[in-house]
Amino acid sequence: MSDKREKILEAALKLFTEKGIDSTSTGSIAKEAGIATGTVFNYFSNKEELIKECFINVKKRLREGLGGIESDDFVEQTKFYWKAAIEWFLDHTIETSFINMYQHDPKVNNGTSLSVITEMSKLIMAFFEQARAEGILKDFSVEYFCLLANDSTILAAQFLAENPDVDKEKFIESTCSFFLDGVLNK
Amino acid sequence: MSDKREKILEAALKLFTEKGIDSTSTGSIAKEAGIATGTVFNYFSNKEELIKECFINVKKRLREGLGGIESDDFVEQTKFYWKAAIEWFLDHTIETSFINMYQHDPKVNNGTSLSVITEMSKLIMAFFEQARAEGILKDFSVEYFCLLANDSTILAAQFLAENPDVDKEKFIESTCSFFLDGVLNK
DNA sequence: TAAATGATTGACTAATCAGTCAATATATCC
DNA sequence: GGATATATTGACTGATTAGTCAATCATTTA
Repeated sequence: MSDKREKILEAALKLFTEKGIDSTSTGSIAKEAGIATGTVFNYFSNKEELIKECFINVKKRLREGLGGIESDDFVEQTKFYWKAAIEWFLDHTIETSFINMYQHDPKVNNGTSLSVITEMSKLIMAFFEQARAEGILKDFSVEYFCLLANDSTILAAQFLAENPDVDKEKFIESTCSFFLDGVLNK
Repeated sequence: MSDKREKILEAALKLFTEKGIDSTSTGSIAKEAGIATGTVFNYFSNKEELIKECFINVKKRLREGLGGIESDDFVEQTKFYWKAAIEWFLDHTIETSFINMYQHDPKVNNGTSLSVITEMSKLIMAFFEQARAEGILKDFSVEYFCLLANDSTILAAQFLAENPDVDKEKFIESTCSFFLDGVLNK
């Protein structure tokens, strides 16, 4: 019954990344989802909310895709996260493209999106925080390290997607090493 | 006479970053520039071309802001570029925001933007290429290093803008060190 | 000064948009 | 099976859009 909500979100995600958020009409979303225009507004009170819910939905799936903590060792765990993130981005190019778009949209109310972003970031941030407390990490803003890790993995995934001849496993390992060499103490 | 073209580009840049590219009407751009709607189409054949020219204009200014080569030493020159880039991003938040928006817009024809991007990238890329040939850099994709440098400096500038209490000079130096520690051989 | 060329204007058009709502279809309950 | 409740529909509205064009204004030339 209410898989219509999912259908709408799926259709919206697809069209948003194809045509841009503003240029995607609610009518075209309804058509793509195989329902009537009005039905969209039964599930979402307006277009803005639909966009926001779409983002929240994608972020939730990303968090699930990253998995939990698998190792006590900071370096090992970072390598694990690094690989999981890049592979999720590669396997979910539409979602990744939408995340990029949404986060760079000036109309986005940061207050609404932060609650979801930080829910994920909190885990990663605590992970980095602990490493710094143990003296493993350079004495620097943990928040910046998180942002850098996030940006670098998305960049690496984009690079891999555009250069399919590159050895994926080696590339992931190398980019992770660059990051670790940069942030590890000594 | 033809400073009208500049006025239009300036008005467009401002409104694009405030409201988003698609949500900015050509009428509002004309109003902001203090001219009539029709005049916009005397200088640009359509909205798409106006957007493209806006991006080309901003990219040109960024390249000019970075300056030339000041030192033979790779580390010194990287530090110089790093600082110049971050300071340009900080001093040109609107331009930076627009670059981010434009580059993540799915409707953008990458073929058109690449000619401008690579014109700048060529210089930087040759700079990295030489360093790798000299054995200073890790043996890895120079293109990735360029992209990483670009992303990292934008990220650092965004972080500085959002955290005004941070010591700017120290922060710039540190982030550059993270990058150098990551990419330098040994 | 008068004619010619070019720049500027803004009302206008045809198309598209988000969101509404009365009518219709489907599901639930007794 | 009949009655009530809920979900879905799509034609419709008022607002907005990119782009046009005949008329006006400014500048240059002869």
